[in-house]
Amino acid sequence: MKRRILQSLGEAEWEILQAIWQLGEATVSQVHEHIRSQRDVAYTTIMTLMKRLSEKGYLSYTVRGQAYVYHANMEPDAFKNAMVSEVVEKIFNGSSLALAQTLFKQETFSEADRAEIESLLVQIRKTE
Amino acid sequence: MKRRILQSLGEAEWEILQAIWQLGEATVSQVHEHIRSQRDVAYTTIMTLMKRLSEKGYLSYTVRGQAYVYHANMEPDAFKNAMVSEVVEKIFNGSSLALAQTLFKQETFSEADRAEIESLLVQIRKTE
DNA sequence: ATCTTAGAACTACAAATGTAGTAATATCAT
DNA sequence: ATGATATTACTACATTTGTAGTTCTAAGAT
Repeated sequence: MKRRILQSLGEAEWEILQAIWQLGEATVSQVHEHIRSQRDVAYTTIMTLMKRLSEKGYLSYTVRGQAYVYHANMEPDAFKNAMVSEVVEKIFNGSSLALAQTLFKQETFSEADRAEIESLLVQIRKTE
Repeated sequence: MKRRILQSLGEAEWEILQAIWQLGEATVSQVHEHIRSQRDVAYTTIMTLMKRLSEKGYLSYTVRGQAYVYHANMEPDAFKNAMVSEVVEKIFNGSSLALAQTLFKQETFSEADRAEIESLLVQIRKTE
């Protein structure tokens, strides 16, 4: 059973990855502070999770003084692309059209959003 | 830590749910056969997973003769909607436009797909 | 030089998930 | 009725994830 991104990161791990993207780079302390503004969690919990994330290859760190400064190995966009691809594969049987249909039928879009999407479609047509 | 659909189902559990949607309704045997055409897995493994899925409320069963006939409690579409909503929330910070943008920049669409999406956009405009 | 302290390392444990063996039970054939 | 067969029930165990306590170590303070 090959695991992929969608399931290789738990909720709490994902929370940390997002925090680091927001902070640019961060120590355990900083991530702890950041997340504690949302919910209560122990310092060592964050430390364990960050260690695991670096073992899994999602984070790297450089030593600064006594502390480790962590940074993400993947840009948010690359990550989101991978996520979307996986959702298309896993949930929509490889059909990106099916995802688009579900998205448009369900989610609400403002007039501005709609215009934005149309212009994207036009661009796509041009590049093809 | 509240778990949602995206993570409340493991890969193997999801595999079974899909099998049951495809088969309409199915016994453990049938699901086992179906999945074994893809990969090797023990009968009892499938049974355990199906039992767990019914405990979690994703499946129900009716007794037919000696065997249980399982059926899904949720339609595929409802499930996909929930998934997409979660991806929008969790990955794209609630912005369905952001997901649409990622989708269009990354995935390839045929001319027919593009036309399909445009007609959807037109429909959306009308209903708003 | 010693004390304090910040931070990492190590250890622990419960729940969820993937996997599957063994025991119990019920049905069917003879 | 009895044995074979099908199917569920029960049990087990490794891995992953979320959570956090305890120990070790090194840097800074006095």
